[in-house]
Amino acid sequence: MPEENLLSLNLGALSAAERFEIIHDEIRRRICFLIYPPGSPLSETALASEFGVSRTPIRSVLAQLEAEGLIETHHGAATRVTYIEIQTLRDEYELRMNLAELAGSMGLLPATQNHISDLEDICEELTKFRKNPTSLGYAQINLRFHNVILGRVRNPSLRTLIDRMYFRTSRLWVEKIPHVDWDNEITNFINQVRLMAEMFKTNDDRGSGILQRHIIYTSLLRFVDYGDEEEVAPLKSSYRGSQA
Amino acid sequence: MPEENLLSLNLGALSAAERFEIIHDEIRRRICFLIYPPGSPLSETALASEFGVSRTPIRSVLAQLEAEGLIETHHGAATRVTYIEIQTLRDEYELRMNLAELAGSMGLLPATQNHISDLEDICEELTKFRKNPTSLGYAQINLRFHNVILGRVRNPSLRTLIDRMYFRTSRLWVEKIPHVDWDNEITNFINQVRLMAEMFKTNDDRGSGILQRHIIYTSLLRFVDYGDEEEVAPLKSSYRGSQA
DNA sequence: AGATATCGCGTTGTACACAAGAACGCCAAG
DNA sequence: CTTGGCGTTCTTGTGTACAACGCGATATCT
Repeated sequence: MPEENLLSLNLGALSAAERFEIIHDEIRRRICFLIYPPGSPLSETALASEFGVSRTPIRSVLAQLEAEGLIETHHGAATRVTYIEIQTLRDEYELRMNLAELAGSMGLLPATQNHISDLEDICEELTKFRKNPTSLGYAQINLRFHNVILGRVRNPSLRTLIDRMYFRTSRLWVEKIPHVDWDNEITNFINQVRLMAEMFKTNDDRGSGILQRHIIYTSLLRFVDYGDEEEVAPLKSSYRGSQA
Repeated sequence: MPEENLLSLNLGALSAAERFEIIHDEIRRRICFLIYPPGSPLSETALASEFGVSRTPIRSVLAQLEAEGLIETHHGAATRVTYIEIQTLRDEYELRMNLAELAGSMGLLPATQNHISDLEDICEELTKFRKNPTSLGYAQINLRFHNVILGRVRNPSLRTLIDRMYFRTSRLWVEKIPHVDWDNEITNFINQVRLMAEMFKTNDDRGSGILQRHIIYTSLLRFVDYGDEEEVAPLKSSYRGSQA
């Protein structure tokens, strides 16, 4: 259990901000990976005792997560992980797609060897992953890919926005994964990652952005194909790049 | 003093979330209008007694404002309103410009008569304002204009992002205003608002977005013309609209 | 039996006392 | 006079008890 590690780490003379970040990221991770699925209750006292702190810092973390739209608190009633309506989901995916393209258009940080080998690692892991695919494992790989992309976004504020939006929506398709054709899914993803690596090598920023836009679109399609709603109008492409 | 009103309102049986929003918006307003200029200290106990609550809800508001990038807290040292470096400022303006254009491209809510008369009100106020211009008054009118534009952004998440980014940067040019040629400034702004009203009437969403992008660019120019840094490279236009 | 009121329990929000930490002033040494 | 160390005093972070509130079970009335 990773909780024990966290507990001991927290006691180990960390600053308040570091503790906050660790607890925040851990709870966010659990929400993202559906360890806390939508609608499940979060007890402040339980989290407090688990992380070895009082309710106060936990409450501060939960307030932040509420501001990020991941949980909802009601006085007297339990704090719960948020659901999201299909319309909101489409809106947020549309925005994520446009932000991805925008990030490419505004210019990326130069691709380093680290970035490229990270992508190759992901490809390799995906290949091994094919033999024993799980929802959680796939979500973890997806997060790794997201972080690699995120690391190249030049504009700091945009980087934060893209990260926030990722966590607002990413947790939702994880529960759709059981209905997905694994072989097809993994093959597509590998191809996309390989293409992204090529674009990294050639520093094609706008191309990377447009590809990332398409990858997010692919993610959205899971809801269209297998989702609760059968009919989803294709999102119009808001921007068409026309510069060199 | 508006503080007295707030105090009595707070006691008046409001829910926790409402109190939070009132206090948050009030402190944010003071930061935005330079009542709390960058670098000035914020005392939790002072704010607590002013709003008639304990430190706990104040701390929750300040944590939110810190997440929004408006203040900085350090253990032991005073909480202070953040400064912003010129490079960060340029990055955030560039992002704001692109988000404005994006909002138009993604489609606006239909313009109502309310929107248009709001803009006409702003024009009228600007005309009267010409006789006795003040930094605070101009900042207030600018905020009103921002809110009118914001009200037409269709995508809820994008609306929130644009609002956040506005408050991150808007407070900074207010202190530059004393060096501005008022007559020229107001004339330009009136023309821009009138043109925006025309675009509202004809429901030219993309046009509105591009105009808003230009308005933000105009705001950025204040730093270039009168700012600390004499040389600022013109921001490249990331997107060029090419659709109908 | 069904519906409704009421009480108990658990939860979140608030207030306050205390701990941890940093800035400022003071004092002494060089 | 300058400078370095130190302590006071203020700040923010934490823990804890209590208040406000919602939900569910239970009992009672129709």
